[in-house]
Amino acid sequence: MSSRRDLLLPLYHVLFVCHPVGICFSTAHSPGSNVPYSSREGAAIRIASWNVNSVRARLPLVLSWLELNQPDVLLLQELKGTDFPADVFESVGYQSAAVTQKSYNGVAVLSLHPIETITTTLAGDEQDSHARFLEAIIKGVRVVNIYLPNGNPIGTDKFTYKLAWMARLEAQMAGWLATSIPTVIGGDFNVIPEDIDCHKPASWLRDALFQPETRAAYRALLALGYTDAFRQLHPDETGQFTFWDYFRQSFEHNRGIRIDHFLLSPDLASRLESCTVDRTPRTQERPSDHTPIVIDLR
DNA sequence: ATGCCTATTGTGAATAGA
Repeated sequence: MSSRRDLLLPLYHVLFVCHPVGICFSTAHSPGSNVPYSSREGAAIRIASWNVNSVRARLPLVLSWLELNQPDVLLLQELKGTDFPADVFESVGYQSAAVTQKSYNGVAVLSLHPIETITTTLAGDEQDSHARFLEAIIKGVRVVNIYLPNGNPIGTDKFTYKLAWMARLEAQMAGWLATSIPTVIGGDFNVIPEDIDCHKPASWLRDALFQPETRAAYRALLALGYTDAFRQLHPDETGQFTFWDYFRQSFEHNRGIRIDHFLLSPDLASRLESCTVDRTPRTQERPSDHTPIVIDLR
């Protein structure tokens, strides 16, 4: 059987130019070219999230991962540049929306299905120009992609910004629960929720991702009524990380942290079938320091 | 291990990441 990857290789260098500080939309010409697995018919939907640490540097890995896993929706974080290769994703059946900025941040949503509505800013701070938020409606589900601020080092305005961003997110998430639209928030939360979500808690004690305020703010999101998809299905499992430092052979020793999450509104939590971390891309050449997390909803 | 790598910008070395 012929490989679609062979067709794609010549396209790797092609980049779609977006507005410098803007938003980029595209519609796939042939949305049926990637046919979802027959086991995922009807209302079933597979959503994945992956901090790629530069979409340009990771394009080959993302394309091969898409071909193998065929998610209905893929959320990308840390695009790291104004150019977004929408045409390349279009050529493999994914329409997209991206919010980008120079050098840093950047989030995008790829979808096999129509992306119905879009919001690109998190309410609560008109001065905030970071490209960290993207809200879409896909197949009747509100799909929110976030790249939550890192916040290091603690004791600086970066940490203040992180906590303020989390408070704004909490307000937004409370509002979504008051609507009739099932909602999933996925992405790089930059939060280590509990001790079991890192290899060695002691080594993260002074880190913004593990501060008591950070963890309390994350628990406040759950207290609204949202469910951490991974923990719902794997309440006591250790060693399931989504990020490993590039240095000190962190991945080889599985010294990582679980910071990429999916939070589900109650109506989606009851539809959750699986939530897995796919470590394969982290084993490949020139990987991101994060690896994808995938949920299947009935 | 307070940056051991990686990436962007831009063509040096600084900044950011987590």
